Amino acid sequence: MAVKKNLTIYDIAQEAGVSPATVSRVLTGSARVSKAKKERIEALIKRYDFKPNALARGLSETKSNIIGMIVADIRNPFYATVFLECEKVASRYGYTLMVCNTLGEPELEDIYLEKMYEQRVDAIINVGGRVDDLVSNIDFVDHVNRIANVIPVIITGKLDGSDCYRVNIDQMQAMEIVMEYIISLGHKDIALIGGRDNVQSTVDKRSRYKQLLKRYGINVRNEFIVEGKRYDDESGYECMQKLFALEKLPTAIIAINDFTAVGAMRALTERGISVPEDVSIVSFDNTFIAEVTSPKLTSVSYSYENFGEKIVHAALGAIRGEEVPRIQLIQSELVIRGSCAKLNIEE
Amino acid sequence: MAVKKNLTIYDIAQEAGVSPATVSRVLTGSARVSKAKKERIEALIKRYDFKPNALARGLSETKSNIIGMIVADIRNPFYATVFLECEKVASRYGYTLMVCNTLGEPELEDIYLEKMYEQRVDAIINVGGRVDDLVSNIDFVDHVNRIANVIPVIITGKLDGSDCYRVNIDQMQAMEIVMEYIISLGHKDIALIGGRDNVQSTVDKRSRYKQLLKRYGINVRNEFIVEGKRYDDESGYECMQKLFALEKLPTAIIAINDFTAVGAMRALTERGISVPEDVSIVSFDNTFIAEVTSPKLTSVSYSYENFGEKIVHAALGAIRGEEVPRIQLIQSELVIRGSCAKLNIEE
DNA sequence: CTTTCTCAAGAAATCGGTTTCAAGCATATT
DNA sequence: AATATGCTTGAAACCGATTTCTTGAGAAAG
Repeated sequence: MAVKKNLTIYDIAQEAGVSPATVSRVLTGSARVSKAKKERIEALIKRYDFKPNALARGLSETKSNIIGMIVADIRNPFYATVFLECEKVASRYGYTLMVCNTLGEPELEDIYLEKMYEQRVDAIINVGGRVDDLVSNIDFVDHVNRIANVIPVIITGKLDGSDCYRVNIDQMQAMEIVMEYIISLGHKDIALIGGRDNVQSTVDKRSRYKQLLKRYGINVRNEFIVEGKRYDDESGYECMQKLFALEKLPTAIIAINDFTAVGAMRALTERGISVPEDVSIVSFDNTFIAEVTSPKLTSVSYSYENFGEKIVHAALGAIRGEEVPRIQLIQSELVIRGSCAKLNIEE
Repeated sequence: MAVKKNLTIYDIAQEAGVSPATVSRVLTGSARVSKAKKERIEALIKRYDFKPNALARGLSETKSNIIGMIVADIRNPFYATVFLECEKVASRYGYTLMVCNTLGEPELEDIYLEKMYEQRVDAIINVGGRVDDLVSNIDFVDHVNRIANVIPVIITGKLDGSDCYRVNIDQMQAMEIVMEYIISLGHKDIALIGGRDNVQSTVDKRSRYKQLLKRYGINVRNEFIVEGKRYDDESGYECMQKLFALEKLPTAIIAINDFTAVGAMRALTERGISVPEDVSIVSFDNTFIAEVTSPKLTSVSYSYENFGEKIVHAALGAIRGEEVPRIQLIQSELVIRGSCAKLNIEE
């Protein structure tokens, strides 16, 4: 019953009394095979639970049916969700994903890029390596381009001068819906905490934040823009300490992501400041983190499904040699939960 | 500068004026090559940034250097962390991981198992598919065994009757340190919330929980053992509703995992019951979720590093045909944060 | 009844590596 | 000087599929 030996199409062919080529034809459906032989072969395939060796097939077709994915840290629910959505789409088309975590280390990212090329993956999706880094050096762009020359590379960042396909979140639009919501609640003292200067998405958000304040006739106060060291809850906590040092606290806080918001909330709770009664807080990414705080977090949601869909379709299109748009933007919407409130009139 | 064509060892060989065999020898280091030729070949490899085709190599060596990993849902930080740790170890040995999410769907798990076999992965790590399911049917065990006959399969569950290598968390010991801690704080009314009847790890925890209560001369109260529908925060929230229905609330709550604990905490906060002053709460897994609650959660930590290490080493050992222990247990330790307090004497 | 067309199916080349086998050359041994 | 020993190296087989090319049988056409 149990099959020990690794069967090949030669074994199947022999037992069916046909040539390996005929077995291959049945397997791929690439050409007609007489009904009798086809049935005989299919029966054997089923009986022995035969699966063609993907390495051999890949070598022959110069195609691995694997898509490589590089993320910063899969423990971060943002990346995990993007990955999951990509997997859903990819597997629908017969592709499997190979994942690597850079953990923010540039050397690892280089190594994994090489490894994926070596594995002859059919496409590489780079989410959150250095693809959104404003100071990423030319060497990296060169490296990526050398690979993008041979294998389609899809990135979710900017990476000036690269030959990659881009699927980006429209940070401007995302910030817009946040600001409009907060301002509609009557807030004027609005802080923007977290995020780093050299990250494109953060820079984009800050820039729109300032623009929108101006549009609504609100003064931009630089002390309300607090940079965070990382994108975790500790950073959020630290950012809040800087705000506490000011003589007057903002009435609303926009956090660069859910983690930062969580850290900020903890800092507030510790001081006995309650959310949303005293301070409103809103964030980006809408990961499940936003569900587990109390109150639950109002957060901007990118349609992850759509994100994964666009990314993988770009990859598949490029693999097939079709014309694929070089840049695609993902729109967001606000998921309103319990962390924001109308500003009290007492100011 | 940029290399468009896919180079092969034949190209390198030709340009170096040697045979492909010699290039291969340099590549694998499998045999001595004269210094002059070796240097010439290496120079060319570097110049053209040549990387041997892993598919061809894999076909020839009947070895893909890929390890397949099946998880339930990578968004769950428990799986994400296990995956990350496995990746760290695997990549140290030249392996890459291919990940698939079953999302709790048995059919997907079967499909992915097949796919991995087809890809000729060198080993399969199954974390949290049906491997810990007590009612998993015989078909599944058969399926796994058919594959385990050819490719080493490492599971983190029990799966009676399977030929897999097992690396398990010692649930008994984990529960022990939790109970000892809680009891040392003076608690006697201790609830155990969340988890499902058909999951081995949950059953193990419950069984030890009862044993330990008895050992400490505390009555087992069945209404304090609350089953959860899933392993998420909603389930934790729901479990708490059942406890609220009792006439007397327990003074300590053990949650089956961090998510469940978070849901429970939200339920408590809503009722104005404060943690840890009124109720202590402790959980399992020590994911980063435990860091983002206020107060931060006291949680049992499996050494994920050790876990990944043991899993991957089992895989590598089995691949090499070495003798590998069929079962290995992972010990836990308690990470004490702010969610538990000494029982007030007023009871 | 012969010629042409169609189509199933086998032989063999190919994908790009690794490895066995044997040859060839230089050095060591007696 | 003759034989034994040790290395480097190339030729060729092999891993397991796909695919092109070719053959041959049977059907259609004349």
